[in-house]
Formats: sequence, structure tokens, C-alpha cells
Amino acid sequence: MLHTMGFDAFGLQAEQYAVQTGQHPATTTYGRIEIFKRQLRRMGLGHDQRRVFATTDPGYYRWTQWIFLQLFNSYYDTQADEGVGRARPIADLIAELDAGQREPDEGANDYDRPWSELDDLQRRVVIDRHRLAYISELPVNWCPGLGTVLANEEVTADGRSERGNFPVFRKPLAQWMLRITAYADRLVADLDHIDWPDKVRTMQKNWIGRSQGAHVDFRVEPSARGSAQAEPITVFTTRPDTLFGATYLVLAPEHPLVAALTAPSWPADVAASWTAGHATPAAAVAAYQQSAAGKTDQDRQGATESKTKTGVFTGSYAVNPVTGARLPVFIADYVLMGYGTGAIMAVPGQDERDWDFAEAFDLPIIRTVAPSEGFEDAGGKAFTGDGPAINSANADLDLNGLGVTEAKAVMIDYLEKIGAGRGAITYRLRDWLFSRQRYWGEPFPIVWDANDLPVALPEDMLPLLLPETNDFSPKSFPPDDVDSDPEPPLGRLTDWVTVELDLGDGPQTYRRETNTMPNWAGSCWYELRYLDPHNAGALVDPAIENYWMGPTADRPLGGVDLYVGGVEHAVLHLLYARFWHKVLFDLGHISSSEPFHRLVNQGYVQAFAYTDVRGAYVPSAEVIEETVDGETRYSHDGNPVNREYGKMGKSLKNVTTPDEMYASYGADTLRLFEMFTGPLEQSRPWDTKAVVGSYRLLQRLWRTVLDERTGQPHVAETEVPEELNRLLHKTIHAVREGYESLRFNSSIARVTELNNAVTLAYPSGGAPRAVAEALVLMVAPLAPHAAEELWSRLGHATSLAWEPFPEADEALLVDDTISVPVQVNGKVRSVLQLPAGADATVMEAAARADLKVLAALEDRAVKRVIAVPGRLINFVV
RNA sequence: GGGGCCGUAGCCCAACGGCAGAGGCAACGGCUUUAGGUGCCGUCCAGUGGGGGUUCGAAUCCCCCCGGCCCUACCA
Repeated sequence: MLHTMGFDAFGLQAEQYAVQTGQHPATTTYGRIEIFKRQLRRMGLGHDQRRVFATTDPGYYRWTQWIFLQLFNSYYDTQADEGVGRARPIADLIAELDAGQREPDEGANDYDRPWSELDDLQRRVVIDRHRLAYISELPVNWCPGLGTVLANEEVTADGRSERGNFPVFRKPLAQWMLRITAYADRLVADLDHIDWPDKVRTMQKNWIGRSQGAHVDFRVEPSARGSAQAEPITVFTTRPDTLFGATYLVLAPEHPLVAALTAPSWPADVAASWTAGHATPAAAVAAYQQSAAGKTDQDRQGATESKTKTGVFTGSYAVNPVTGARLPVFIADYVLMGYGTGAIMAVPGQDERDWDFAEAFDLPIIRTVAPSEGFEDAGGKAFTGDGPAINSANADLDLNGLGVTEAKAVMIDYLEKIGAGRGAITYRLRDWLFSRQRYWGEPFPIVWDANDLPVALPEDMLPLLLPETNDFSPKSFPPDDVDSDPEPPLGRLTDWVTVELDLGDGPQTYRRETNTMPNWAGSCWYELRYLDPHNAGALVDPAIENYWMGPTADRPLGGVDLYVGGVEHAVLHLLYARFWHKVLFDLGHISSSEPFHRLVNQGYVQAFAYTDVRGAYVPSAEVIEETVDGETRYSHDGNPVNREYGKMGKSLKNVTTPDEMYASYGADTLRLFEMFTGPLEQSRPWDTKAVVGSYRLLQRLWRTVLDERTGQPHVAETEVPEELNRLLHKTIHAVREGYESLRFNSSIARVTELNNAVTLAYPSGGAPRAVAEALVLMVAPLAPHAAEELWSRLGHATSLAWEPFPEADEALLVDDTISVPVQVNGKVRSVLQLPAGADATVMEAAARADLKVLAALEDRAVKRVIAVPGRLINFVV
């Protein structure tokens, strides 16, 4: 077994602490690590110390940087593995392009010329766009209050930073991105082959958000922009079947086509609500864009709840490819640039949001799916259910009468035929924004050349050490300062930034990348480093990786046998780590394709909180509980208080730490108690009253083994009496089962039960040694200190850690006679003592001879007899 | 709005579809110690949130409702 731990110590939290205390992050980080190590040691947690490291150790982040180079130097070959796709070295791509075997991926080549006609610089730009680590200039999450950009996963639903709770704005900035979207399908598919809680699998699936539908192209009326060359608007829809009901288009305010679509003037007789009172479309669009940009997603959400839709007309019209109808083009913030194409076809008849917008702007509504009976009479508006298509035919195509699924397929075929669209899959998942404008993180092993193109440092220059400085504070801004721009602290170290290197073309001047990696980088692969923590030549020796984590029959994709962690990592760490693991797998560095085979989410330790009559929280520690007339009451300073239940928090005045319990009862009691209060996976209240129970168990066990006054063992070197021996072996069996299934609370209960029986049978010592030793060994995993001491005093020279765990003798698990309940119509009427091996016939005969059973049967005819050997008999009358 | 988990004695929690109770806390009685928020022995207590269904038999499986906790949310 390999059981260890490490310190994930780069990132915002560690840096903020350092800034607050005016110390260097390295000082505070390594200082805290020493404290944590002491605390963990004090608890007797048995991690393998030889494998402990911090993600901030240069010997570790050297390999984090190395993995980044792997990402930079590879691309996703979507054709590989029968279309599943696989990461491959970028050199392979270049070779194939040079050999004329393929052209660049769609969207990667902006030069209107094939690869063979591009110059070297253009080729580099095109190649850079294929990399798994690439620079993007799309809008990102900019958080002025933190002075850094953030990943989608670090922004809460209400548009604020998960850390610090500052507003987050969308802003176009050149940033490193990791192409996690290439792995979307595999990240979903492989969830079926790992043993994770359904909850976490569902969360990942929802986060990845695969949806199947179509891209539809809408031609823009040339008159709108005074040019015949208008670029079509491509929308994504999951309901191509409803295209006949599309009555307008909506673009996200940030959509790149908005400028081109903004007409010079309003058409005649434009509705007042469409213009928002502005004299020209340009003014209306500009005003709307500005107000949308200044809003956080939280403000947008406010509109969601009231269902009020806002937007403005661009003055342009597009053409519905199946009906030829003129569709006004709007911009509205209910359409998000980050999903699909950032543009939708609005079908108010089948979409509630579109219906709301259509009502607000007085736009036509055409039903293309017949609503269910009574739907409209009941005031139903948009009908999103299944039903036969209506109003859905033109000269070449007739969907009427088809169900939704069939109509979708027919429509996609038709769109492909007329060149107006195609089937498409989109994801909610975005590529992973990987730059942070922070000091305390892994520097990127990248330099920029005279062409302002990125160049990877060679592996032998790793690790690229984080430069020493006292000027590490982030440049943050007023939280609402949308116009601010990020300023990485490393950029201030001009001596470090400008560097002369010979990377093969002779000495040249380069500019170092000044962003750092996010805190997730280090925890993306630490499970691999534990396997081979001191390897200087590879992140992990392949043979060692295969030994510990390679695929087996039980773990078809390989991975760690058991990973215990909080559910809060479901769409952050656990998603990122799976992604990196798959990249390393694709590139042949490891044999497992999933990092963690079995995941268990431990429950949260929660706490009660108490409010007084005014609703103010009072300190939980001062609340008195009493039971009056069978009713439990809580009071504080003599005044009644109300009890709530939930997380611990300073504002709730219910935070407790285990320190006090440790001081009063010691590490073993604390460990035992924490495992005893309930199942590992279940959240439960931290209610310290009951801790004496665990304390007593250890005391009682102590007295079972030792004479309290002398400290000498008082066990007897005798055989275990048969009855006690049966209990012993049943206990061993149950305790094992409990440990194996992580139901530690049950195991402790069974140990307690056995010890109680021993105490009862041998009140003043003299318990058989075999029983005493088994008890000590069984409690050892949870109370190692006391167990070790007892083991030693029992006369053993070596640690019990080397002792095998007790094994149950199967023969002793079954009793000679068993009590078998006899039911009549499912109700227990009698209990018989029968030999353990009694078969159904014997059981029935015995039951029929039983007086209580006869009385219950009352001469009624027995219709049926269910006799389950070893369990029960049921007479159905 | 969507999703997940959970409701069993005063409390925390057990119970392969088969006698509702393993263990602990609290309470009560006694013993011990009395400096005691100590130790020991014993006693006590629910019919499984509510309603329906499947079954010979349901805490357990299915459906609806109520309550708690957590996640997610204009995803086209």
C-alpha cells in the first residue's frame, strides 16, 4: 500500500496570506508546511514521509513545467483512434503538413493560402494555433479586485471570484489556454468506467455539457450594410426541427459580427421598443454593449429571475433559409458569447426565453410543434415538449407530422443538402484559461522571440526557477474598474524578463513569459509523482507507474485505488487532473488513462448554530441544552435560542477546532470519535458531547489488557471459551468488513461490543490473551498510539504494524443452533431454536408443532409456506 | 427552474427485501470514588417524515408529497 500526502502550496491563497502578513510567500508557505507536518504527526497519521513533497519545490515544479512543454509541443489529432482522437507530438503534424498529407485544422489558417505556400513565420502562427497549450485573445474573466484573470471554474454562478468574492468581467486579453475541450467526449465517456459517486459524475457531465444539434447559417440581407459581401450568421441550435418557427435572430452583445451588422440607419417605421430611443442603430448598439460589458453575470441573472428580457435591434435583417422570411437581428444579453456560436435563432413557439423576448419586442410567434392537449387553454406559452411538427413545410421539405427526433434528422439532412447548415455538437466546457497575473506560481517555460511568437525552453533548462524578489505583491485595482489591465508582477523584474539565450539559432534576445500558472497546475499530476518522488530523469518511471496505477481487471483504465476528497473539487481539480492524465497517456508517458479509479467524497463536518429572538447568532459554545418534559430546549444567558444546522462559519459563531479535544483526550480518542460519529461519506454535526464514549472505550480496552494500578498485563494464557471464541470471530469478520467498506463507525461498534463482553466475563482481569490481542490489533488502525503501547506491554518486541490483521475462522461464524422467526402473514408469531443446518422441511415441521404458531394459525388453511433455511418461515393463510 | 444526497428512540447512528437495535451520547437507578463534568453495573426509550404501490414479507425497491443539506442555473 502506498499512502502519502503532499502540500499543494502555490496559488492565490498562499500568496494572499503572505501579502497580508508582509512576508515572502516562500517563507510563509514552508513555515506553514512545518506546522501542518507537526499537526499531522501529532495525530499519528501514517503518511509515507519519504514521498511527501510540496508543489512549490523546484524539484517538483520542474516536472509541472515539463508537462506544460508536453502540452505546448502536441496537438489533438481528431482523426486518431477511429475518430476518438488523441494527442500527438506537434512534430508529427508539421511532418504531415510538409508532406502534403493534410491541411491545417479548420480555423487555424487565416492566410487564404494552403500550407505549402505559407512562409516560415506564417507557418509558425498556424502551428501555434494547433497546440494543446496556445495563446488566445478571446474575452476572459478579468477580476480587477484580485488583479488577475480566472478560469471559468473559478468564477461563481453570480459572476464573482470564488476567492475574495470580487466582481469578474469579460475582457479580451491574450492569455495561455489549455485545449481541454478536445478531450470533452473522452472525459464524459470514461466516467462510465471509473468508480465515482454518481453525484460527481453528473456534475462533470453537466459541466462539460455536451449537446447535439446543428449549426445553421443565416444569410444577411445585403441592403442592411450596403455591401453584398455580408458574412452569414451561424447559430447553434439543439432544435433544428423548429427552424420554420425561427422569427428573429439574437447575437450576444460581444459577438464579433455585431459591428458589421449595425445598420447606418433605422428602417422606416421601426418600433420604438426596438431602438431604445436612440437615433441610429450605432448609438443603440453602442449603448447596449456598454451597459452589458459593465454588468457582471450576476446583474444579468437579476434579469433572469424577473424574466425581463432586454436587447436592441441592429437594423439588419437575415433570411430564414427554409422559409425565406426576413428575420430582424437583435443583440441581447440573454445570449452568451461563451456558448455555441454566441448567436441563436429565436423560436419563441418552442423556447421560453425566446417567447419572453418576443412578447417584450412584439415579434411574431409561430408554433412548429403541436402542443399537447389543453396546453394552450391552461395558458401555456412556449411548448418545449415532444409532438408532431406543424407549420413546417416548404416546396422541397415537409416535416409536418414528424416527431421531434425524426424532424431533427430530416432537417439536418436538408440543411446539409442546400448548404445552409450541418449537424454539430457543442460543449458548455470552455478551454482552460491557464495564465495568472500572480507571483506565487510556476513560471511558464516559454520565451518570446523578436517576432513576438512563443518559443519553448528546452527541457535541460528546467526548472525555470521562480525569480527571487521582494516586489511580489499583485497589482490589483478597484473591484469595479473594468478598464484596468492585468500587470503580472514578474513583468517588473526587467533583468529577469529580458534574456539572451542560444536556442539553436545562435544567441538571441528573448522576452520571458511573465504570467504564472494557476494553483491547479501542481495538483493536476501529483498522484503520479508520489509513485517515484525523487526521479530526476522522468516525472515517473513507466515501470513504477504501471506497477501502482496501470490498468487491471478491477480498474480497466488504471488509476489510484482509492482517492478520498471533498466534492467541492468536482469540476475543478478532478476535471483538470483527468485532462492532464489523458494527455500524458496519449503521449505514451503513462499506462493509466484515468488518475483516480475509486473516489469517495467524505461528508462535511457541520455544526449547529443558534440564533436569539432578534435572529442574531450567539456563540454555540455558550449555549445550554436541557430536556424538559421530553422536549429539548436551548438557551443562552437564560434566554431561549433557536437551533440551525449547517456549515461552520465565523459569522455563525459555531466554529470549533479539534485542538481542545486533542488536549483533553489525546489523538487516539479524537481519531476514534471522528470516525465513530457516522459513515465517512455522510455530513454530520460536530457535537463534542459524545466524545467521552470513545474515551471510555480506550480506557476499558486498557483495563482489559492491563492492571490499572501496576500497568502490568493481566491477561490469561488460556484457551478462549467456545462462546466467547464465536463472538471473537464474528467480531473479526464484521470489523474487517467495516474497514473494507469504509464503515469505520460499524467496526468501532463491534470492537466495543466484544470488549463489553470481555469486561463482563472477566471483571477483574484474566481475559484470554488471544482475545485481548485481537482487540488491540483491531483497534490499532484507528487508535494506533494506545494500541502500540498495549501491544508492547503484552510482551511484543516489535511493532504491531508488522502483525497481520486478525482473521476470522469461518467455522466459528455459524452457530450450532439458530433462532428462526415464524411468521404468519408476515407477522412474527414465534421464534424457534433449530439446528443450523435445518432444511425447509424440518423447519416447517418444527413450526407446525409450535403451540404459538398453531394458535396464530387458528385452523385456517395454509395457502403457502415460505421457508428460507437459516432465516425464517412464513405461513400465508 | 434543474439535479443529487438524506429523514429510524431526546441526540449521533446500525440493520444481504426476512425477529426494527449493533454501538455511543443523554436521562434515570444503584455501586465506587469522593476533590470530581471520574470509573463501574443496570434500566429506559422508536415502529422507521407522510401517503400510495410491488411482494408471502418493505426502514430497505417503485411513485407522489413534506422537510433538511449540497450542487447547478438564461447552455440555445
